[in-house]
Amino acid sequence: MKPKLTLKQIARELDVSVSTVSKALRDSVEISEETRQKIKAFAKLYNYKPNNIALSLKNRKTKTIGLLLPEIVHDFFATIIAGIEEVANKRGYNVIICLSNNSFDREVMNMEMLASGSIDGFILSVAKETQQKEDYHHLEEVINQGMPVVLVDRVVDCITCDKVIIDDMEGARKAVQHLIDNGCRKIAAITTVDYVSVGKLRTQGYAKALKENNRTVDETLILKIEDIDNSEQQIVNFVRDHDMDGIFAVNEHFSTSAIKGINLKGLSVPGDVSVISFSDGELSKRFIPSLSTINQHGAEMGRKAADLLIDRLELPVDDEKYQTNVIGTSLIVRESSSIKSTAMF
Amino acid sequence: MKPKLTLKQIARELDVSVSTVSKALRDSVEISEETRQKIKAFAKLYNYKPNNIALSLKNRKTKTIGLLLPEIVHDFFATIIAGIEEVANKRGYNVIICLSNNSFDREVMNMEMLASGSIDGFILSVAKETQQKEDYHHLEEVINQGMPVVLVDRVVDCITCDKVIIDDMEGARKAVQHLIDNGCRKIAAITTVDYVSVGKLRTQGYAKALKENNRTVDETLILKIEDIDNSEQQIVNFVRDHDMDGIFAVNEHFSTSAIKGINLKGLSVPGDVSVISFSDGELSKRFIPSLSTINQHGAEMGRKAADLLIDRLELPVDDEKYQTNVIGTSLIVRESSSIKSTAMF
DNA sequence: TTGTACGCGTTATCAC
DNA sequence: GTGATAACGCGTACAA
Repeated sequence: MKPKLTLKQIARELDVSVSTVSKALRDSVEISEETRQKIKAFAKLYNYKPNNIALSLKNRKTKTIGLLLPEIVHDFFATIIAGIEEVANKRGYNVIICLSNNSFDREVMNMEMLASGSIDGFILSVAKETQQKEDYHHLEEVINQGMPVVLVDRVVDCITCDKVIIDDMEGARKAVQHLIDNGCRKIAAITTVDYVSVGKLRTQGYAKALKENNRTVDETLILKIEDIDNSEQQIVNFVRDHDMDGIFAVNEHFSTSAIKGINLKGLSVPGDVSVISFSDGELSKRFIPSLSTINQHGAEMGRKAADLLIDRLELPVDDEKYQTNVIGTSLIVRESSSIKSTAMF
Repeated sequence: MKPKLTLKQIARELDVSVSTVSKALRDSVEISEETRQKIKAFAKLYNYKPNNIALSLKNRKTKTIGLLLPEIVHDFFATIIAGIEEVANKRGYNVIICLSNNSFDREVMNMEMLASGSIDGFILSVAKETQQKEDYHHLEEVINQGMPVVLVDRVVDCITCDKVIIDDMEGARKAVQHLIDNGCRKIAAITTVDYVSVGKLRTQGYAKALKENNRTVDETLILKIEDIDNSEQQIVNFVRDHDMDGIFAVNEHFSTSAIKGINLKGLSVPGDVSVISFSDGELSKRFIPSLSTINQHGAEMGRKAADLLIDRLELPVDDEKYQTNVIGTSLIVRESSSIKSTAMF
């Protein structure tokens, strides 16, 4: 076990000064060809690697991005991470991940921890509880400190910084329009409570599509879920108690619960009821029937967020203009919403 | 924008020396009550936080764990991360996550990067390509350097370090025994190529269960998948071309593809064919029919791995005894393998 | 061509 | 009770 080589040790070993070693390794012309070769050979032989921490301290840059997410066992967030990691790695950055578990306190704690020098900038998606409390002082603090922040997906309007979002309203509209095009007449929405920003927007998109087609919005056909853990029974009951031929759900989980409810009711998908949802994860592809979805392009969101952040970190302080990047969604039609009208002919 | 307070600035501001400030903030008795209060008040007011990087350099400890995984868009790994993060956070550690994407080169690169001072220890699950090449010099190097490593799930026998695994063979045996108990007579296995350590072990467990019940192992009923991306068609064909009444799959994805194949064949699950698989993820719970599985307890594996690593980091170098922790699996019976014999009565 | 001195932010040690 | 100094590992401006 060799405890890690430093410049000082190389210097001592080769009987030169530390700075000579440093310069030689960085190919400085100040150093004679001979000593340079000797030092480089030695360094290579013993596999010298400069200490990142020392470099961070010296350069006042950690080359590390802090990522703070509400959860991770969720294809969408996992995809975002993969996207961020891809770009970060390519551009020479590491990624520290922290999970808030949707808790406000943990979000604040983690931010403080990371903000104390561990990272150069933040990418974060705010916790549900934070959105509910509407308390964003920890974000403001970090930003005031001069640390760049990029908000992803679950953003906060009143915070001024770069953002990467998808057009939730438009995505939802598109989904519901698809159901309408397929001949659905009574379309239900299974969504989240309004304080979840993306949930609210998707509910609005649902209403928008109906209005654009001169349909009335029937509030009894909108189910707003508070807690995903106990959502299944609620959804099954909701489906059982209401008449509908189309369902728009804000995520895959709600969709599958809805399909379960429909089956229990003795109806079938897509024969009797068409279903479409947000979040194109593994579940959608594998489910039988496979689920039609609105793809959120998580990887692209992640890549964009990382690029935005690193640009701001590395590019000269060109301007204070903050970007809000809207990543497009795409409609993916699968079995759960195949066209009704074809059955009629 | 206030650019981050340091001891030096506080010292200058309050007209005392840096060391006085440092001591005061750490409640040293050497400092008079008066100055101590004054300094602490000032620090609090301007929200002073010691710089982590400087502390890391001084203490030669980063309080950070490096986590290197083959992939992340996968419930099992996501669960492991959640478990690690939980413990790390509780014990005051951060987690840097890197993804190898199952590539040997990226694994080596990432390890070198992190090993250069960024972290105190590693938790890793080796890439598929690495297992194929059987080249583990990067692991040995890091370990020789004196950095603790904990291998998780996809471990390497010939490397000496702490490990957290599940008893893949026993889990598989249990799964197949369950099918046998349910009255299955022709049980197929859908698994991975043998160089994937866990795949091989599960295949062995499958064979073991059959032998224990005096069944012969029919090699034609074993499908070994190389590449998961193109697995669906292979599996569907396999199911179509062979007669079977039970299927053991090494992961959820293979299971769902198998069920698709069975349906296409005009048969039903579990009526005609029972199905069980490894990995109790979201897919298993939501699928219709819900999938019977062998739960791998990813969160527990993560927690255990983190505890092992941090113990080794913090506890006195008690011994060089390395632990291999075996996390138990549990059989979760759901719809896809409900008992056949009941249907007979 | 090489070496010395300094600073990044912190703490421990020792002198005052 | 307070402050100066050294050290963690590195890079660089400046001196030799």
